[in-house]
Amino acid sequence: MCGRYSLTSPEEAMRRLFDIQAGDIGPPRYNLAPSQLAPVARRESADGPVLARLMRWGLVPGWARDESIGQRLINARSETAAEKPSFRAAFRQRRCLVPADGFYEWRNLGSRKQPYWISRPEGEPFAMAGLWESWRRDDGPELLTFTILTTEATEDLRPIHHRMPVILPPEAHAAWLDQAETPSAELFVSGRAPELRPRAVSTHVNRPANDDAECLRPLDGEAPVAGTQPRLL
DNA sequence: CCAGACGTTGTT
DNA sequence: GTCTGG
DNA sequence: CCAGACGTTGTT
DNA sequence: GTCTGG
Repeated sequence: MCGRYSLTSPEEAMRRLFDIQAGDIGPPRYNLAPSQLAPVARRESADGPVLARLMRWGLVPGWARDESIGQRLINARSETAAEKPSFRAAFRQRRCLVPADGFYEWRNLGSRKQPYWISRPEGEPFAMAGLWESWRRDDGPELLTFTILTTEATEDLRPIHHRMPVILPPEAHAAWLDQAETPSAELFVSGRAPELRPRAVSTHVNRPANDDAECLRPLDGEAPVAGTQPRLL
């Protein structure tokens, strides 16, 4: 699945990859956790520009009576999201790209859990497939939320975990964002994802308050990955 | 008809 | 064990 | 996803 | 909102 990720790439690289024309990307993040604000990229109209917007991780469906359901809707199974009451409206009308440059998975070793940071070999950013929603109670403020689609893990990652986020190669971004077309199930096949490499990291990442570069540091003394350096201020 | 759920993950 | 908060 | 709380009373 | 269960 995907319950924690990183987003530390230079802002310019992200704007280029996602064709983001405007909007807030926020600061670099090493340890993005559910319930927090994160940037997502989406079109507001069919032929409009791609805009970035900070939204809360954990989707709150339009019909929800209160926002607490979002705590549990941080992922949506790509195999069933088109039909599920919680996701189908967003699946039809509100698809988005969730920028990341790595995600975390915990390998269950019985007596302990070993976290891994999974990223591109050179640390390039990539797009996770997401859905977003706008929710409000009565005359309350608008709450924007999103969820990340999951799929079966690739063979490479299977030893760590059997699910992973749907990662869209650049040539699939437009198809996913085009709400006029029904997205093809082909998009969700993890085999289409760009090459990913898991690196064991310390349990420093376990604590959401630890939002720093230590989260990404390989345990085995491997050299830091190029391209993942924090953005210059 | 109304009431109540609506989800994922992992583990058993 | 289970829920909430991050 | 993991971490951390999980309760009441009365008093300040 | 929409579907399922009673």
